[in-house]
Order: sequence, then structure tokens, then C-alpha cells
Amino acid sequence: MKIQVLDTDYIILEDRPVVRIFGKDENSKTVCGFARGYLPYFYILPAEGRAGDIERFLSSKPDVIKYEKVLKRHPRGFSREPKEMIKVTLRNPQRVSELRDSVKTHPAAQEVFEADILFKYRFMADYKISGMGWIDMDCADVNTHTVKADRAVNVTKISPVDSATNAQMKYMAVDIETLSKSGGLPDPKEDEIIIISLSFFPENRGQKSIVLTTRGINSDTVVRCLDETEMLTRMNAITDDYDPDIITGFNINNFDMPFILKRLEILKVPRTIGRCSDKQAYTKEIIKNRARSSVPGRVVADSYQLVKKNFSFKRYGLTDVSRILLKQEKLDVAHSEISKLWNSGDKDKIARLIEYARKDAELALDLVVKKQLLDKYIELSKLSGLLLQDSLDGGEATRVENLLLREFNKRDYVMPCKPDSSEISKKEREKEDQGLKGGFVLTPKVGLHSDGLIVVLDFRSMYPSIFRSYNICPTTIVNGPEEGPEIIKTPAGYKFIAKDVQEGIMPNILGGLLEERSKAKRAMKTETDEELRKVLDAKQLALKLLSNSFYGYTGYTKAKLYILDIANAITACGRHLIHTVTDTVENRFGYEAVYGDTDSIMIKIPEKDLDAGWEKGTEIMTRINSELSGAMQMEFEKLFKSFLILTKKRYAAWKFVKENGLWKEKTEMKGIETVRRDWCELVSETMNKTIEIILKRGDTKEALNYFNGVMKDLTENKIPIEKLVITKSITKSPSSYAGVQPHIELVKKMQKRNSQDAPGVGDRVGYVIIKGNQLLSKRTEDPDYVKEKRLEIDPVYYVENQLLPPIERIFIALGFTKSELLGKGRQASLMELMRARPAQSNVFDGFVCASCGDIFSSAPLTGLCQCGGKIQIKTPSGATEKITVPAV
DNA sequence: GCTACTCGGGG
DNA sequence: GTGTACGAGTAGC
Repeated sequence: MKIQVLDTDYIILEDRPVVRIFGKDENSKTVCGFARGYLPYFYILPAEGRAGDIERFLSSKPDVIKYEKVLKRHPRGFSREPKEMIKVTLRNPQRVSELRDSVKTHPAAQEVFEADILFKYRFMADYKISGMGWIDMDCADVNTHTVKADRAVNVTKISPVDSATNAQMKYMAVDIETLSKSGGLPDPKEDEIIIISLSFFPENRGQKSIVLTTRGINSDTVVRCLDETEMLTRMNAITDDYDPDIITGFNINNFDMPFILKRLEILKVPRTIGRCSDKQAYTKEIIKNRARSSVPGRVVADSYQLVKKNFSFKRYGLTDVSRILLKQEKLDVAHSEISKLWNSGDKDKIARLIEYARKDAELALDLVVKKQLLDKYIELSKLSGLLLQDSLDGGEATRVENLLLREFNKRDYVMPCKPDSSEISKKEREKEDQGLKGGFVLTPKVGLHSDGLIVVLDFRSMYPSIFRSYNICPTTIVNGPEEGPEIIKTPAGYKFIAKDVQEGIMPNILGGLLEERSKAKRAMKTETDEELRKVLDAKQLALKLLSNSFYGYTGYTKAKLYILDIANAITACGRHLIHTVTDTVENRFGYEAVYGDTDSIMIKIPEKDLDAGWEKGTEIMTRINSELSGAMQMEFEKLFKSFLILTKKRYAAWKFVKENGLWKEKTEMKGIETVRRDWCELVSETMNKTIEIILKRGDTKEALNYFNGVMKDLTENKIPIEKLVITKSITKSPSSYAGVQPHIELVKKMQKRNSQDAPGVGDRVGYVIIKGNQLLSKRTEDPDYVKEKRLEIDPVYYVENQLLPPIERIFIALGFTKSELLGKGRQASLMELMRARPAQSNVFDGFVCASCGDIFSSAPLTGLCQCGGKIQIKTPSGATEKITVPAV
């Protein structure tokens, strides 16, 4: 029988482990296979001549079933011969850590290997099983009540099957509504769940969603329950019946799942939402705000976490995320309204709350299903071997390590154990002293380049290719004084054994990954089915991610194979390469390299026509590549028609790419933020427009005029207030804030006006800064209130604190001075004064009234204090400068 | 310019 | 479960 592996775990039966494999067969039926007879083991390298002592020690241990001498290769440092090690086999995985720790401290043991590999992964590695991979099992049906599956079987033989297909998965999204007694976030110890909404893909018995509730009216998709206990019991029953493979929800890992599990525990309802009755689901909060759930036989995938990892947005609330990604609206119910609706006694209001909950679960589901958010992680599982759950939750190091284990074992190498905390701090100190140098960044020719084209050349997969071309691997590193033809010396002087003597494992793995990636990319070009094309793209991305993780892994102090020399060897090769290329381009070809970072170089050519530039770029690429070794080649894929460089790592470019013989253009920005959560929309809009004018029209004067126009509109109150709203969130009760914070001051104000509608803890407050002569933080105001009362916004604040800082960087790179930037005119001269002072000296600290001593962060436009006194410039020393701020 | 600390998302 | 844990963005020197 063939199944796709979704999850594995093990149970202990008669003091021996039984591995359980949960999967889906070709008809998408659920299968659970039991594999008996597989036992945990690890390796010991005895100190010189002390193998006998180790054996005597092991023979005294009742947990040990057997031990035997085996020949294994040490993973660190090149050696021609394997070493004699002792392989210990135990009966129970749970006893391994104890034995491992006692062996580690035994004086006759030099090093212990593979003694910290999860039993299920030990099993999967030995049987070549990957998460989401297909296997063929010889098996016989078995009767059991311990697992919930369409079929349960005893497995006698397993072999991996190579298949790119995926079984149809069943998805269920969960969303709960709760009421909070405290007023803050609900607490499962205190507060109960009032609504559970579940949504399904594919449909569950013809229904897209079901809402469980203790109030409201029964219908096809609304189930009225007596109490919370019944609601939770029914949720369990629905889960059993529908039998989802994937459980999702928006922020389910940090809210819904822990909440539900805690309520189940408190109400003594079994927590068996997984595919077995003998193991409860659990969540563990690792560090604050970082919980992870485990539901046996299923996968918990948090759509919030998936969106956050795969898209770059300003905010990640369900409202914004579904609007952008799904073009769907969430039903809006402010959380303060939930209890009002719930307790209203009004059927319609309760129905509205029910539909709100339903929509939330549907959106959470749609995100995962419609945006195919799991595809990349499914591919990562197939490649690395990790279970899907761990591909979703784990980091890059976990993936690399799991893959390394399999590949090392294939060639009789053993993997080291993870370093303990004292070893990690030792490595951190080493890394601190020796340092890990990064890529080389060419000094940029700051400013606008629009007099000709820019040819952009990149090394494709630079670091992975360096592993390959220098045969860099922990297993090939040579540390002694040896030299000679068998040894490759890298530019920084690190040495590795030549590939024809012995190929490194990392170079070998990377060769496979790079090849697979080009295959996937090629297949993508001809694939017409949109769905399949997306899967190929996910695979291609997974391959890129995984191959790019190897370099970082070797420099990660918690890695089993952290080797700083390798990380340093790689970046040094990279710097050497890009250096050589730059030198060739500038000194031999006679072009100007205007910028470059790590693996890329931007070359200015006189041609202005795109096709001519394309020809020239290709020629430059060919000339460079003919001088490089075959393994390291540069690619020419894009031209910049104009290129605005602000500093290292910050630039904007008008990019042109040739696709199927046609030119496609795009603005490319690196390191220039146009959206930031503490900037109002006007800033983003003005920045984008300014950059666009500069790049596409090449007219810096026009850009400046545009900017001056925005400032003018601002002072003349012509900017819609919506574009001036700044949002910040309230994280704790307003009274407990130590300092004065603008948005908190506004909340206090709003509470005084109407405590009912004032935002509370956890809410985001949108505010604007209005004119006035008080401290900035006192001049925050509710945008609606401003509209209603026709208050004026403070243009000085918006120019000074919002617009100017980012825009100034752009104009300064273009060679403008601040006074040119601020223009002339009465208001502007004040702005100029405010701007100029802190730049000249850093004694500027705000404004002060000469008569009453009131302090202002920005000067009142009247130039006078409320008391009528003159405003002067204040310095930190307390001394007030004699300069009086002119009135406007 | 760098390092330390905070906060997200959910009700 | 043979366990292990974030990361961007902002404030503060």
C-alpha cells in the first residue's frame, strides 16, 4: 500500500517502541501503520585504547540491549580512514538521554554521536521516509481502537516512493469567541468560550462551515448547545467525523488552540482531537508569545504565521490580510462590542456575532487553501525529510540538520550531538573574537545615474557554488600544515581536500539541490496549468531556501556542525570573487562599477538604448565568465535605465527585464522604506511619487517642486486628514504608561469625552497632530473629532517628524542642500530655522517661553506663548539662547 | 552606526 | 519527547 506521510510518533508496548505512521493513501483515505521491532541506538567514540572500559560500562546497564564495534567516519576534519566506534542499542527511546549523559561524562569516552535524534526521525532516516513523502508498505490490516483512521495496518516492510503528487488534504479552520471578565485579553482560567466556528475544505457533508454556540437559533450551520461543555464535546465529535489533516486558524498557535485545550482540561472533556485516543493534544508555551501545538496525526498550521513569513505588509491583522490577499472583508465587530451583542438578548445581534465568527474561520481557511500557503513547506518537508509540522514551526537549522543526518549516514559518517549551553557560549566567544566577516559591499557612487544604462550582473547561488567549487565541507577540511596537489587552498588560506580524492558531503548535497532547482525552473516555463505551476514555484523556492541555508548553518553556534572556519572561508571566497570581477571590469574593460553587494555588480555603460545595452551587457558577462572557473559564473538578467543610490544597501532603480523578447519594467527598491507603521500615508505616498519622478523623468527639480507642493498643501490644510493618521497600539492600561506617549494621551482624552467608545488595551489608535502651543503629546487628536470640530492639523509637525527625515535622505543624495529643500517663504523659514539649528550644533533641545518657562517641542506658529511671552530656543544645559523665534 | 529591548496576532 | 525555540522595528547610547 502506498501512502503519503503526514505524521509519525511512537508508543511503548511491552517496554518496546512501536512507531506509528499516519498518512493518506492514493484515494485520500486515512491510514495508520504500526512498525515494530525498530530500536533506538547511538555511537560512542572511545578514548585511545579504552574501548574495553566503555564496553564494561555498557554491560552493566540494564537499558542496553546490545553494543557492537563498528567502523564509522568522524564528521569533522578530513581523514582517510574510518574509526572504530561502539554502537549501543537500547530498548526504550525514553532511556536514551540518561545513558547518553552518563557516557558523555565517562572518562573513557572521547565523543558521543547521534544520541540526540528524535526517535521518529531516527526511524524515518533509516527507512528513508520524508515528511509528506510517499512510501510503499507491506502490511496487514489490524483491529485497533487506539487510532482513528480509515485503515490501521501492521507494517512489515517500507520502501520510499518517488512521487511529486500530493494526496487531497482535508483542512479545518477553527475560530473561537470569548468574553473577558478582566477587560483585557481573555484568560482561559477565568473566561469561557461562547462560540466555536469551524470551516472546512473540502466541504463537510455539504457544508462550508459550522458554528457552535450557547446562544442563538439553531439552523443548518448553527448548532445551539446547552453549555460550553457540550459545545466542546461537539467540537471533538465534528473533528473526529470530518477527520481533518490540517487544522488551521488565524493566530491559532498563540490564542485559539491553547485556549481550547485549557478549557477542555478545566471542563474535563478529553483532549483527543488528534488521530489517537491514547495521546492528548497539547500546547507548550516555549517563550512568551511563542506556543506550539501538537495534535497527533494531524498538522496545525497557523495562517497568521504563514502570512507573516511569506508576505511583507505593514500590518498583519485578519482585516488587512484578508483584504489584501483575498480581496474579502472581515465582518467588523469591535471586540468591545462582542459582549454587548452577546448579552443583548436580541436574536439578530447574536446572529450577527455568529456570522462574524463564521467569517473569521472561513477567512483563516481561505488564506491557507486559496493562497496555497502550505506548498512551500510541503516541498521543504520532502527535501529535508522533516515532518510537515516541523517544517512549519522549525527554523532553517533544523531542516539542514535533518538532511545532513541522512546524507552523512549514507556514507558512514556520524553526526555530532548538539552542543550544550557551555559549548554554545564557548562558540559564541570564539565567534566574537575571531569574527565572521560578511560579503563585500562596493563603495557606492552616490546620486542619480541616468546618463546611460546600468548593467546588473549576479553570481547565481554564490555561496552554494562556493561550497562546490572549493569542495568545502566539515568532512574535507584540512587543518594541518599539509600542502600539495591534493589540497585546495581557498583565497583566505583555508584548506580542503580535493574533490577527486574525496567529495565533500555538503558540496554533493548542494549539487543535487541546485540541479533540481534549475529543473524545476525549466519545468515551470512550460507548465500551463496554473495550479501545478504554483507547486513548481513552491518547489523552486524551497530548493533555493534550503541551499542558501547551508552557509548560515556552518556559522550558527547552536549547530551540530558549526565550524567558523568554513563560514569564514566561504565569505572570503565571495569577497575575493566580486573583487576580482570589479577589478577586471574597471581596470581592464574600462567601465565604471557604480555599486555592488556580496554577489552582484552594477556597471555603467554609455548606451542608452535598451537593446544596445542588452547586447553590451551580454558581451560583458561573456568576457567575465570566460575568465572565471566553470563552477562560478555570473548572470546578466537586468538593466537599470536609471539608478538612484542613497548609501550602501539603499537604492532605487528603474529596472528592465527581457521576457520572451519583450521589455518589462519595474521599480526596484532596496533598503528604502516607503511604508512604516509609524508613518502616515502621506509619507509613503510622497516618497513613492518623489522617487518615481526622479527615476522615470530623471528630473530632480521637478521632484523638488513636487515635494514643495506637498508641503504647501500641508500648510494650507489641503491634505485629506485620512492621509495624516498615525496609528499606534495600546499595549497596557493607559494609566500604567511611565512616560508621556502621544497616542496614550489621546486615549485619556477620549476616555474623558466618552468612556464607552474610547479604545482599550490591545486596540490600535489612529491619531493626528493638531495645531496648538502645548507639548506635542498633548496635541494628539482623534481624526473624527478633528473633522467634526474643524480643527487644524500642525503642518510643522508633519513636515518635521514625518515627511522630512526620509525625503531628506533622497535629496541629500542628489546634492541638494537643506535650504533648497525647504524652499523660501514665511512658514518655510521657520521650518528652516528649526531644521538648521540641530544640524549645526547638538545643543538644540526644543523651545521655551521666556516669561513663563513653558516648554514646547515645536514652536507655536504665532511665535508667542499662551501667556504672551516670547519663545526662545532651549538647550539641554538649561541656558536659553537669545535667538527669538519669529512669528509667522 | 551599533546594540538592547519591545511587541506582534488573537478576544 | 533521545528537543528546541522568533525577528523586525524602534529606542537608546
